[in-house]
Amino acid sequence: MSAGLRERKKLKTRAAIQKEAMRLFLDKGFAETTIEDIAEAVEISPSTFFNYFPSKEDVVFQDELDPLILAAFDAQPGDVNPIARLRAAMRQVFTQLTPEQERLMRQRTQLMVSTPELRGAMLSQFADLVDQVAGLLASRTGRDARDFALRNMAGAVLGVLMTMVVVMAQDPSADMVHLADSALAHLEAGLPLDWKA
Amino acid sequence: MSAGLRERKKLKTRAAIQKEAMRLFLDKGFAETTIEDIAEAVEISPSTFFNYFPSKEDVVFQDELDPLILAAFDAQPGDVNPIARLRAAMRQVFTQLTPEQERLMRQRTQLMVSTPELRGAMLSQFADLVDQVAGLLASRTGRDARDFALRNMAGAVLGVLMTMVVVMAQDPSADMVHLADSALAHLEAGLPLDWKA
DNA sequence: CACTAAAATTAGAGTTACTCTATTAATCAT
DNA sequence: ATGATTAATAGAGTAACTCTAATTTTAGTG
Repeated sequence: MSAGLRERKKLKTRAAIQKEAMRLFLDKGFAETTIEDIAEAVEISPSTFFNYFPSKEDVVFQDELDPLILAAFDAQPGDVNPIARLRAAMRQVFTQLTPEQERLMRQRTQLMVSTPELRGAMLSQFADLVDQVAGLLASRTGRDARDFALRNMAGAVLGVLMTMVVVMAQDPSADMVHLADSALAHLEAGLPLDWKA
Repeated sequence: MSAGLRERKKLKTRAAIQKEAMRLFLDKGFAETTIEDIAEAVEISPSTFFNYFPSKEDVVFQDELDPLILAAFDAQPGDVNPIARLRAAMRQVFTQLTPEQERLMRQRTQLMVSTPELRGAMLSQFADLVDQVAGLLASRTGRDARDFALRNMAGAVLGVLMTMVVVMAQDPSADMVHLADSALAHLEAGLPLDWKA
């Protein structure tokens, strides 16, 4: 038994909320969609919504990609340069996305970038990511996770990746794998201003 | 006549709101301070508060530093590396602050770092600053502001500055000016892992 | 199957940040 | 002084939460 009925129902409800909410956000806009709208669409009470997500923003942000990338990063072999390692990890994860996952990801980034309230939340999440990336870098290099150089490097990496997300949101036809790869390569090369993407 | 009575009164009211609000935020906490509390302390109506600041967060964030940094950035001489130039601009502005300005900035930093709601807003502010810097740089070098290398570099700068804030959150006694300078210096040096801040 | 413990759902009331509109009061130019 | 701007305010409304207390649904046990 893959976890009781309760757990399965909860997962289904959670997924339904996320799906209907995204549909409404993209359709009517984030601010114009109320919790009541979402609750009605999912056929739950507004109270229940807050049992699953602490805030409206969290519906957009909770995704499963970050853990995947972090895991892939950790699984890379050898003493490779951290940036190169991250590059490999991202390539691995992105090329394995289902069309459905990729579509959802594009929708999310588009929403985040075009909605001020979400932009703030995205940047907040950034703090956590820096921690996680720095933590992984630390365990690999045998350093303290609070090491200044490590954290700073993690920050720069996430900075260029976030910028890439913004670029992607403005040009949905762009190849994300290639963009991410280019961004990290450029960073690795020391950010020269004369650079051919 | 340095602008009529009206203007002077407005400036005074604005300053009073900011002062009383900061006092209350530091005293009781950001979330625990209501608009009504602030209005009462300044002896204005809650409606008036929103005539001066569009949101509670803006009271903390509206400062005059960004224009100064941009101007200093623009005034830097020669063909210096953009990161070095930004670094110089920030250092120049920060070291020329009046004691009053510096105290306020420290209070702000402390608040931002200890208040989750404000962190997101602060990072947004950084993003805007870097965006502006990238734009300025673009017009200087005759490049498109959407130039890949330019944007990527702006992203890296944003990333290390935001990381600095995270570091500060864990060590509130740290010197923010020095941390920002170190972060940019490290980035400029190509993010070597063996680096002594 | 019946019964109970645990957990999920819900209703409802309350708080607060904000918005909008309309009214009153203060300042300015003449 | 007076009429025109502009600022301050009251008041009503919305929506995102929060908290509490009930009610329903599922799980486990005899």
